[in-house]
Amino acid sequence: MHTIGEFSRITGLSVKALRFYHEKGILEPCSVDEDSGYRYYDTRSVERARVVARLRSLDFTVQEIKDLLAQCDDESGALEFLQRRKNTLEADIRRRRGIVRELESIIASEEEARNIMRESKFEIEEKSIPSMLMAGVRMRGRYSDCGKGFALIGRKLGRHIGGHPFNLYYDGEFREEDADLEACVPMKRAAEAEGISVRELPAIRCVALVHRGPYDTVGRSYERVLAYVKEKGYKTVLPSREVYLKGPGMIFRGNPKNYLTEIQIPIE
Amino acid sequence: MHTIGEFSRITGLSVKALRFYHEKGILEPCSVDEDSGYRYYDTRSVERARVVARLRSLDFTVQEIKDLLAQCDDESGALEFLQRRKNTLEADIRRRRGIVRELESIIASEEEARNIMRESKFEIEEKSIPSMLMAGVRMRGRYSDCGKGFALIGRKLGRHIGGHPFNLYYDGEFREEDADLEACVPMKRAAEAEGISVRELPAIRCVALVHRGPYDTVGRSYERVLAYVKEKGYKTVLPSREVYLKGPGMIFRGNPKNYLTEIQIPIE
DNA sequence: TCTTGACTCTCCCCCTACGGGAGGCATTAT
DNA sequence: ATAATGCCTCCCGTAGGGGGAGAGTCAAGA
Repeated sequence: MHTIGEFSRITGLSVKALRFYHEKGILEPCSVDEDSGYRYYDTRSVERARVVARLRSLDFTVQEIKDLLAQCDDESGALEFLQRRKNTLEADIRRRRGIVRELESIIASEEEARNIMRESKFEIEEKSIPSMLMAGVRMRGRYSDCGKGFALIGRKLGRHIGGHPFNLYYDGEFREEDADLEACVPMKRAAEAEGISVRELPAIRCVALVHRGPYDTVGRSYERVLAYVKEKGYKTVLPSREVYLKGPGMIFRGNPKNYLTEIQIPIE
Repeated sequence: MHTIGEFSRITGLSVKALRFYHEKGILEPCSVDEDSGYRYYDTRSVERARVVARLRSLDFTVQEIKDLLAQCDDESGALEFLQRRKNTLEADIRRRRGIVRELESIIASEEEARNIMRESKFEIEEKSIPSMLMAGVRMRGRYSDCGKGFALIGRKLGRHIGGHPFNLYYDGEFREEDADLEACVPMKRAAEAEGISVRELPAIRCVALVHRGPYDTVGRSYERVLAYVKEKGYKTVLPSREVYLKGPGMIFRGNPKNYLTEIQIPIE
């Protein structure tokens, strides 16, 4: 016969936990003094306490332990309980892994934006863009409508996205109202979805400039790029591209002053 | 200005949750009617609500969200919060994966025991045991002392165990008191630890019998095996082996009537 | 026998992130 | 005027105990 304190030291379970297990009926003392209310534990209870502690360490709930102990007295009978516990744990792990992946992608994109900020000189440059696999939703309307296209791609092909979203502009000049544009996203793998064109976008040579600030000031950067193109005497090719290196984040809308948009005007 | 119900429908957060977030100070209505206590939400609050919902879906606690919103207004500032969250999630996943692995090993060993029960005919057979890598603790004493040896191996090399524990008996005859025995466990990989001998155990040809029941009745099965050996005129070789196919489980002690022990008497 | 110190008892509040419900006003539609 | 919603606050519940208050108990020393 041990008092609760002794039994606690023997089993490694806290006194509070022992009282709690008594209340829940999964680990009863062998006798309780009627006058004092003192709990007394038998040495034989140590075995059961070990089992309870073990099951708790395997993350069984107290209710599960109760059910399990009521029905089983060896592992063979508890097999399906163990299996169920394993399944719920695995579901839990999958959920958390999904969150971790989201966090990783947020962190990675943020760090990439920092790199761009540090490395980009925000000056006009000529460069080559390799061909890439992309998914696009072509539409007519105003610039702000492209969000719907990105949303559609995200919903249908979100798993395969592999890069910054961008727009293709098929109009020769800027149109506020009835622009012919395509909301696009680079893809890691080919996939199909209704209303979305998945295809290889050809490589180009282009004049590019990273614009920093809100979208409605992007016109100024276009002027600079077009002036450069004219000065150099290049001939431009459609469609032109606008890559959203950093826009509203996945959590915060962020400060538009820090948005980064790369204008790419293809040349022959 | 929206009432709480409208705002709930807009944001997808429950009315209860909105009141809770108000109380916790992470999402305050833009005005509260002094008389009626009605909360009124601005359209601008939708953005903040979206952020809160997003952070909750990433499993941030309300307190973390509060700290995060107090310090950051874009993802760049929140990077270390995200990183911390990711780290705790990963620790969580590791813990659960450890539990899943434990459960898997319990389930696997239990299913294996079932297979043995189903397939073994509990008759004497002659068979070959291939060589195996093992860890052993040699000792003198009584049979029941071998538990200490298994415990030591489990503590030091638990990760590398790959099979049923067994004993090697170096005495020609049965000794209750001062037996020369070695508590052994098959190993998946070589490893070292003080007081443990890790080595390759040679292959043998042996006469074997699976004994079912508590250890203290194992003598009867020995009699049968030795009678068989004598009848066949085999010459035995030391050490003999006793493999604990099923003993006290990792959770329950189990019913000794179902314990399975294989006696292996090596022959020349 | 008395005291003292170490234990133990029950009871209550605390934690998360809300959900459920009771009882009581406010607003709006008929 | 009345009924139907909608909203308010307040209270209780969750899982597994931790922390502590106030009171009773046990064993040993003086």
